[in-house]
Amino acid sequence: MALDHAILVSLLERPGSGYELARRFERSIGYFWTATHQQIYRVLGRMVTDGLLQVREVEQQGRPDKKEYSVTGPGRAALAAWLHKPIEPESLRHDLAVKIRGAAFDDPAALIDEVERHRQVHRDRLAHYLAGELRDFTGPEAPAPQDAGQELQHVVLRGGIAYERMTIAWLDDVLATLHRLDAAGPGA
Amino acid sequence: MALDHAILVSLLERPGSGYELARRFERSIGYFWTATHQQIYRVLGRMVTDGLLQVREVEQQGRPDKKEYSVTGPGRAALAAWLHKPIEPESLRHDLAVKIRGAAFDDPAALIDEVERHRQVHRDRLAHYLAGELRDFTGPEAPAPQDAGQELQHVVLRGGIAYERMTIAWLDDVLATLHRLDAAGPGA
DNA sequence: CTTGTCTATGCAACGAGTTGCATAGAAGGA
DNA sequence: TCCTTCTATGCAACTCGTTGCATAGACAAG
Repeated sequence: MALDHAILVSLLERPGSGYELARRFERSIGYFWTATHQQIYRVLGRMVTDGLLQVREVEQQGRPDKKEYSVTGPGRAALAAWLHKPIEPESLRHDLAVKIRGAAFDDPAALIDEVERHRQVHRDRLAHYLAGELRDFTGPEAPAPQDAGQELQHVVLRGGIAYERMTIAWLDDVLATLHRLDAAGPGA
Repeated sequence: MALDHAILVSLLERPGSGYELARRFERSIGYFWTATHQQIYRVLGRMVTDGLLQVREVEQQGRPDKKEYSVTGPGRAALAAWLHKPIEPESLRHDLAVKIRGAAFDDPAALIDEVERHRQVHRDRLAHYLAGELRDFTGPEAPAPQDAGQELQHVVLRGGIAYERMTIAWLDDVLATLHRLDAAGPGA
């Protein structure tokens, strides 16, 4: 149930509505977690029922009213309890790797376009992360590092950057391999 | 439904029982996909019903009999269809990153043990992958590269190795950050 | 001869996550 | 005026994945 905890962290960093959370999950939190708005709304409701969050109706001009969620004492305690409990190291689930091994039973060259498309997506993500790093952490306009939260957000972002760089390099390796197999002759 | 396709690829590489598949998913296939035996048995049953797989009862000595699954023509066709259909690039789901950002609202130093434990797991995985690479691909006993399947398995393994190396380096970065925050003073 | 371990298969219940659909206020453009 | 877009929330149905439990053959150790 890590979505609960991701929501707690995000709301501690800044209270917000379900809609705002959904947008954060497409951005900064999305570096390491994803969720659709439907899932977020459902979990928010359950967490309010469980007393981990509180809601406040906020009237807005120029747009529909919203419900602003924030973390309660018990919510904070639940997060702390989770932080102190060991978790299992992640296991990968990489569809593209399944495809690459599967290409042995089809035409490997047919995968080249797909792999190049994925590489482009990862290039875009890397550029997006680097722009965010410059804006929020390392650029001339960035605030001086003062609190732990900022340092920790930065180190997580560096993880996202490292992941994208590694992935791009690996996809280059994959492409080289596919081209080599293609040159060696289909069916060889 | 990528588990279906992972099973198709694994059974094309070598037919086997549900139990054997489960063990492969803890090993080589587990480099990029995971599944429990319960899930595997359920999916195997459905795939036989759908005509993608066929079963053969195999009597064994010294151990219980097993059901050996292999891929049918329609199964191969289903895999080919999936290979030619674009898939969405992966999104990360990294619990530990959630914890790291969450540490800002608790004691960052309390995370050090947890992060070190994860780093050790990734070191072990890396060692295991490197040993496998030496055994199957780059060592003196390894068979000479001849078919595409071998090359493709190798490039996927290189991806796993790159992922573990990147993760270990990032966790070192995380540890340095946590130690720095701890030295700067808790609550600072 | 009981206990434990490894091989081997499976059900039932639950929780997590996705997909499709539906509603509605506010703004801007055709 | 209608259409689209953005903000904002939510239900219903379904699939995917995990957890707990159960069974059973073969072997080895105590």
